[in-house]
Amino acid sequence: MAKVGLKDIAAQTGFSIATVSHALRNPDRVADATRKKVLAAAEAAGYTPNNLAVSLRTARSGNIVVIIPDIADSHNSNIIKAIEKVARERGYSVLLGDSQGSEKREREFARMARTRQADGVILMSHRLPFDRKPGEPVSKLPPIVNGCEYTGHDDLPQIGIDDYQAGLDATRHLLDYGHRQIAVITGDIETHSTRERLRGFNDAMTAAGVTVNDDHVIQLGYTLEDGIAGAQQLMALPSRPSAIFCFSDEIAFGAMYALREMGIDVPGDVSIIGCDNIPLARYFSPPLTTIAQPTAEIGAACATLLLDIIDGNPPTEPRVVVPHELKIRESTRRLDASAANR
Amino acid sequence: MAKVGLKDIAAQTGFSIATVSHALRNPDRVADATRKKVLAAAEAAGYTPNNLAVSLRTARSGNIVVIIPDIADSHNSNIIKAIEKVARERGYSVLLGDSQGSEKREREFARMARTRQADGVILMSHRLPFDRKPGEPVSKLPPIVNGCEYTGHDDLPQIGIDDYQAGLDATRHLLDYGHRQIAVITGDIETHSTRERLRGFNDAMTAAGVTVNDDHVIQLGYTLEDGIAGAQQLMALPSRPSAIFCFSDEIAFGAMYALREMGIDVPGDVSIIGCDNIPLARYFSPPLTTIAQPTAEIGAACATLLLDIIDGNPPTEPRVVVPHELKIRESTRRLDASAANR
DNA sequence: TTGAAAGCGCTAACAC
DNA sequence: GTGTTAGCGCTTTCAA
Repeated sequence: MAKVGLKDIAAQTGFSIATVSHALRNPDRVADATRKKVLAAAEAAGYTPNNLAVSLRTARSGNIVVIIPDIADSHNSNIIKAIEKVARERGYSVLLGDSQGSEKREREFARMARTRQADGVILMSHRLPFDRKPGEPVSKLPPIVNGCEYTGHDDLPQIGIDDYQAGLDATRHLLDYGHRQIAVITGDIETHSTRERLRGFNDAMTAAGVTVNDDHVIQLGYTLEDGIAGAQQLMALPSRPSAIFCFSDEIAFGAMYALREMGIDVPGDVSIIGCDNIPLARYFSPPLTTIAQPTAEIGAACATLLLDIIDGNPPTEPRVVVPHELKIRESTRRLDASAANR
Repeated sequence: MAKVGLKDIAAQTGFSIATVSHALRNPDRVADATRKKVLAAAEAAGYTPNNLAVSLRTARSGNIVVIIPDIADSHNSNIIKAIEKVARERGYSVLLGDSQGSEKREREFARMARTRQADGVILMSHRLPFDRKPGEPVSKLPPIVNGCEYTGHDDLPQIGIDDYQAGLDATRHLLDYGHRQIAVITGDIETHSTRERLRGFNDAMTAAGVTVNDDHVIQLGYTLEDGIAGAQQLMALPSRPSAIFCFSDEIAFGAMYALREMGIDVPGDVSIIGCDNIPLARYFSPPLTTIAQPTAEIGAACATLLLDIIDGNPPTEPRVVVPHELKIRESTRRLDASAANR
């Protein structure tokens, strides 16, 4: 790996560094013969530009960071995949920042945007990873797009489903099926999406004239383990729910596992609905009824928006709402008229 | 984001750029009072170094690329998580390269090491992502470590389980349980790991005096969909297997799904064993018997090795074998003496 | 059409 | 202990 630079191939061809640079970047600005000679020499010498130098000079790194709470969650990794695709098409690389929910790490990653290692950040978390002075305009911030979550900054571009409506839809499905004792296992209650879904849940229940049992609202995290814990807690209650709305598919998987371990049948005894529609949801046993989030669309929109901002084309409308969809599968069951306690 | 540089804070404090730089990096080389003044000014001005410039100057980017065939596979994402952790501890960031199996993209990502955007690469694929001249020593190559797979270059540092032994162990478990009609659904047969596991399978069968039915060796990919296709193919056979060794847990999940759809019970009618032990394996229904790979250890070893190489400490022994472990759960069943056709 | 020269922001000899 | 200086490898006016 003898590092060959512009200088070397300039020496070899007898042209100046400037001309070589032009031949490589602005082919039209040099004579045909020159370009050919330069290209041939560069090829032969195995020249690759030092992108660091290019970036320093052009003040563009060609990287974007995506800050994500957990890359091992397949909902997230599918979004990343979509981001990666769009970024690549537009000549950018993605720097992965798995924050594991730590604000400290989120901030560390966000710093890359300030230190010019990245041109912008896609934030899949609910808090801004740097301080924003009151009244500071978005344009002063590093290019940033907020995916799936909401930071409380209305002027930041934000992409996601309508979580309130999703909460409403999931709950209505359960209500439709005759359930009245409905529990929820929420995700991190600090997040806007969780709160919105919960609000949707409550509103749907109220609208149906059903009072929510306080014990039936379990606030934990988004993981499978949380689902296990939540389900155990719920089943230990004197008034067991007949249906559980889980705020992620992972939670739902955990709940179904726990229920199975306890000898409780899904959906025979308890119906389960998830949220996300991760790829495995339809292949689980039983196949999981869930609210589908269009991950490909979300990822693509995040990347497109961010790259547009970087290119100096901020969106006119900061908020992009992508459609969710109720996928009815086999983990929810219509209650018999006899069993329904209306 | 007025970009404040060393220059600015030098102007503010009245010191030279060099002194400011020293105060920030080599605190010992400047007077106490100076350092304090500089630090305060830097803090106040919100100074962040331009890492591009630092990298250009120091010829170290602080990034490593990890080239991975599919980030949405949780086996892989768990490895990434571990890599990320170690990298971060040692002051590196990880650039994610999801190649989706495309050699072209693998090469594009590997180029980052040449263009100095990254200091090294962790390769989770089975082919070298750049050309290596015959006889070219490893030291001439960009720092690279090969995880889980094998490129055919013996001198490249390589981390992974003993795939042959894993194939042997999985098959023996099935044999132990009285199965004789054992099928396999392999991963990508181009990969060394797949071939080794298959070799282990064949050897175990031969050693047990069982001849492998050619129709029982299905060569597909590592995905869940491949598992579905494989199981369908197998069950359409006149001589159905009583057990299937799937080369990934995803394949196993697919196979179990397909079997369930066909009304075939696992493990009642057919036993299934997977490979990887992804987090969901134990929570699936039925919980999946599988060969566990220590992803945390693999990821950590990959990162540690690579970073050591970058730091100029190449390993003495290129190959690191991490232990795998058979996890017996409920997807495999001991055949009754009556049912066993020995 | 080509080249000289001025930096991008920073580090690291080396001199003061 | 602090400042001067010379670049890292490249792009980009501007002049020839």
